[in-house]
Amino acid sequence: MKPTIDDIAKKAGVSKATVSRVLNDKSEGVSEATRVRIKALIQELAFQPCAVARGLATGKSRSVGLIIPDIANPFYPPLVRGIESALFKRGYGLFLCDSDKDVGKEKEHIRSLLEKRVDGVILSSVISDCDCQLDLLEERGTPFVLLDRIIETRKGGAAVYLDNRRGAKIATDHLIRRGVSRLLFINGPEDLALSKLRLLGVQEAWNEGPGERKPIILRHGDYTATSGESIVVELLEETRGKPHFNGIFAANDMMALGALRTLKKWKIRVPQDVGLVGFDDVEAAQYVDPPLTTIAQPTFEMGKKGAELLLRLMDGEKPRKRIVVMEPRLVIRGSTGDITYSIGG
Amino acid sequence: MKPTIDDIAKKAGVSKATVSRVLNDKSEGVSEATRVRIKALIQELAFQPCAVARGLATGKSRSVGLIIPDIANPFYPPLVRGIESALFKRGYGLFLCDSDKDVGKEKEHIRSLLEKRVDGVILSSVISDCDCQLDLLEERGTPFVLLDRIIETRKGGAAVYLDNRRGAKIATDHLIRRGVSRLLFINGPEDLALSKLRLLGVQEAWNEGPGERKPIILRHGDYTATSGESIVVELLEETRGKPHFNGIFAANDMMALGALRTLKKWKIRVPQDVGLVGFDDVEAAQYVDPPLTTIAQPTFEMGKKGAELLLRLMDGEKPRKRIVVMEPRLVIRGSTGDITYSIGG
DNA sequence: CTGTTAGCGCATTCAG
DNA sequence: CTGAATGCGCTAACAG
Repeated sequence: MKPTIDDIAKKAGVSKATVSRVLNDKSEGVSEATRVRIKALIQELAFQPCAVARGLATGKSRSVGLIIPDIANPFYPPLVRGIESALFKRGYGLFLCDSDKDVGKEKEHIRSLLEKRVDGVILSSVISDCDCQLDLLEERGTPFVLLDRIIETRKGGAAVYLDNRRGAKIATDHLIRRGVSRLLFINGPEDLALSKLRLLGVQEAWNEGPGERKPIILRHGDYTATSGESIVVELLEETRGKPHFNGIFAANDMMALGALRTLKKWKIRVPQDVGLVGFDDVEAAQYVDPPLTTIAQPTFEMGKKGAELLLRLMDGEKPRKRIVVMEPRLVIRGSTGDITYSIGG
Repeated sequence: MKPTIDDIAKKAGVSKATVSRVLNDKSEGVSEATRVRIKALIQELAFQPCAVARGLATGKSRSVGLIIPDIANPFYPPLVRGIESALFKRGYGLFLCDSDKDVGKEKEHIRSLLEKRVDGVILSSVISDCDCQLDLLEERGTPFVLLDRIIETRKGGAAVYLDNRRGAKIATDHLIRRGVSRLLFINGPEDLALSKLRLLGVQEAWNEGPGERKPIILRHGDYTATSGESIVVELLEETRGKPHFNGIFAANDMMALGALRTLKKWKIRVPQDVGLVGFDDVEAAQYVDPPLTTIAQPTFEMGKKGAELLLRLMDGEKPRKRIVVMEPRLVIRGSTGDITYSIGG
């Protein structure tokens, strides 16, 4: 077996308390001479303090849990990266939990993380009103940060999310500027708080912008390319292939890509016949034809900020800004082309 | 604070040894009556055994570490998902470590995981001869599985990887069948064992196939789209925009997408002028224009198999099959079209 | 500056 | 079938 703190203490001819002191870099309480001697011994024997024993003694595990709905969704990897890098810098480990978009699994994961005595949790919940999950965390007194989720009912909750309403508004404004007068808005699941905010943004732009426009055609997808496809197919079939819209805004890129694929299949030109805007700016967006105009989220930054906020909370700080709102950015590409549609056409 | 095993024991009027027994489902040693009583109490008080204390007592942390070069690389998410799901089923936690393609960080991560006393490690190393990292693990006696990496020098190492040679051969065979006579092979970094195997596969196909072919043009990229771009740009500039190749095989999809983008920019038609095959089958591959023909890897399965192999090792088994080789699959899409090129053209 | 003494919360002997 | 005792490896008072 590997050496323990006792081995070091014996070899150095001191008590383990002293070794513990140099291990934890306690500035006072150890003479320079013994400190050096002990450090050398630690080096020599390649001694690694057991984090488990440490955790039991201190009540801190120096690890945090992250729960996300689906790591295979291209939105999350940069987020995870941001989190991991911030945590790693501070010496924290990251437990990754994939809830598979299943509230039940999500709860199980929280339970399991609590058992593991993580010092904090970052949660990107599947549903918006994740109250019962949060209750578990609060009972334990485990700090947590909500990521990419609006915190509605909680009083003092911490969260990092994008200004989704503004993102939706920017996207819609852009389409309006391009002359889109009949908009298909493919929103996310209806019950998500996020979806409601985006709808507000779309409506705001649509009602306030200059010019004349038909009522918005609103549909709900589930963030998969397939759902984007089937929504557009259904609409096109209803009108025998002649689209009753000349602009589409999809709540994420995957649905936009699905829509794009369908449009091409039906020989509807993008952007000439229909302008298309997505949301997220996933990697694929720049490689499709035409490249997809989209609303970029600073995902890496969001992850980083979320982790930093959590670190603060775990340090016992009471940061005044417990809600961090990130700004969306419009990335204009070919799918809204240089074309301006005839207004009211 | 949360209840401990002592609280349960006292309330139940038994010793904590008994509680421990029902906690661990020891079949013998507890009467059905007390067992039921204790279980009820556990439920009632929402008692969760502390995994940290458990770990210290048993020497097992019920967690494993995963080290990958870059979670933002679309190749990894499905892999991680496969790993996580297999581990979760067995009640293991997963520490995610992103080495950022940096050998130094990779070693740090291993050290840190060892401190955390993980029961096992899954490593997708940045470099091929990761001997010193593995030494650390072997010293500790921590089981590990190499993922997507060939294990060359180790005697009894465990690993899961794709038959890369075969994948490269299949891709090249396909291009040959399409009539490609002058091949540009954009390989990965030259020093990777993986790259060597792929080169072997390409050469095998190229030399053994029917018909006549020019020597392979070999270049090395770093798996980024940008590197794919610049390699093709350089080649095209050399020959004033007239490509001296009519087929490209890239060692991953990102480089293939970079190549595709460049070809389009130079008005070279895919697949009519140049056929293009990638590797990995990332999500974007099916959405680009033309959709990318590519070699699919069963990444989710690889992750799953890797985790299962590790679980076996951690259980103390000595599985005879410590090397799992997965089969590549050719996915034919538009980038190698229905076109057959004129041979020797 | 340093050693001694207690736990942290649980599993695991060994007696009873 | 059950309880008391011991230790996992380390930190944290408290003495000296």
